[in-house]
Amino acid sequence: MQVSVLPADVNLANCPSRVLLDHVTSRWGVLLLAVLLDAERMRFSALRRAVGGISEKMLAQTLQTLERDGLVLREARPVIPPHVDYSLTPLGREFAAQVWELTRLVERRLPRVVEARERYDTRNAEPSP
Amino acid sequence: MQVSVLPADVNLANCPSRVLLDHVTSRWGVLLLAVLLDAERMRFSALRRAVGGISEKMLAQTLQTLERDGLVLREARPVIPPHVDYSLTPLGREFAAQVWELTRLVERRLPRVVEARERYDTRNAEPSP
DNA sequence: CGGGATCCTCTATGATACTG
DNA sequence: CAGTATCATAGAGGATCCCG
Repeated sequence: MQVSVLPADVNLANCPSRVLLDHVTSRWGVLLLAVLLDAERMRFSALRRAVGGISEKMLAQTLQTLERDGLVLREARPVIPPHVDYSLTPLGREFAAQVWELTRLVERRLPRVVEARERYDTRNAEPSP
Repeated sequence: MQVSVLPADVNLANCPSRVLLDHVTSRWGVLLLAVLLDAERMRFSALRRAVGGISEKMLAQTLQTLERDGLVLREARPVIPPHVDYSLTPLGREFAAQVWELTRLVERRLPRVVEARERYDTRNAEPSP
């Protein structure tokens, strides 16, 4: 997550907006936002089960990134064993909703994309030897 | 227990929807869709200049991925030197528009995110030794 | 239970050179 | 001009162990 200040890197790919976009569209960011949008609040291990396949490291790391960006609220209750709740901030809900719209479009159009891929693969198939 | 709103195959990070989502939100995919949404049609080298900082390899690779998904139309005119035009398909325009909406939200809320980061970093600053 | 610290693997991306 | 092929590398992500 490096923010370059080099003049040579003045391109669209490394601007601050792009970094934030990467956070909310990252492999696990998308899924965490979706789960939290639906669930209001959830504990660490519940999130892990809900997302499925995410490692503890990536869950902690992604949650920290989203918390730092102000999209996720972390509430730790000082009890033993620890109890930590995660939820979306109002700002986070805005992003989650927008990402969710994109996700829905993806699902809605997936059949057409699959067809397109089949046509592409057929057209570009290796000529029979 | 499954989260109700989420279709079953969205819970996995490697489901087909997720692959398509990765394509349209990839580092260069977002930028190419944005540029093509604005330009209608563009040549390979024009795209390279418009995006800025992308290597030939990644440009070719990303364009091929989007073409295979049916989002980008590639038209090669058999002349010398080669002349190839890229444009969005109607399907591609749907995705580009949706991704663009997300990009606009990111830019609109970036100041708040930056503030949130500063608050986070201040709060979590190392205590003076 | 909710992480941190380490180590390690693999993938995305870049640099460079070549070609029809 | 519009790519392809090859090699190299940073960093994302996973596995494992540990701790309050």
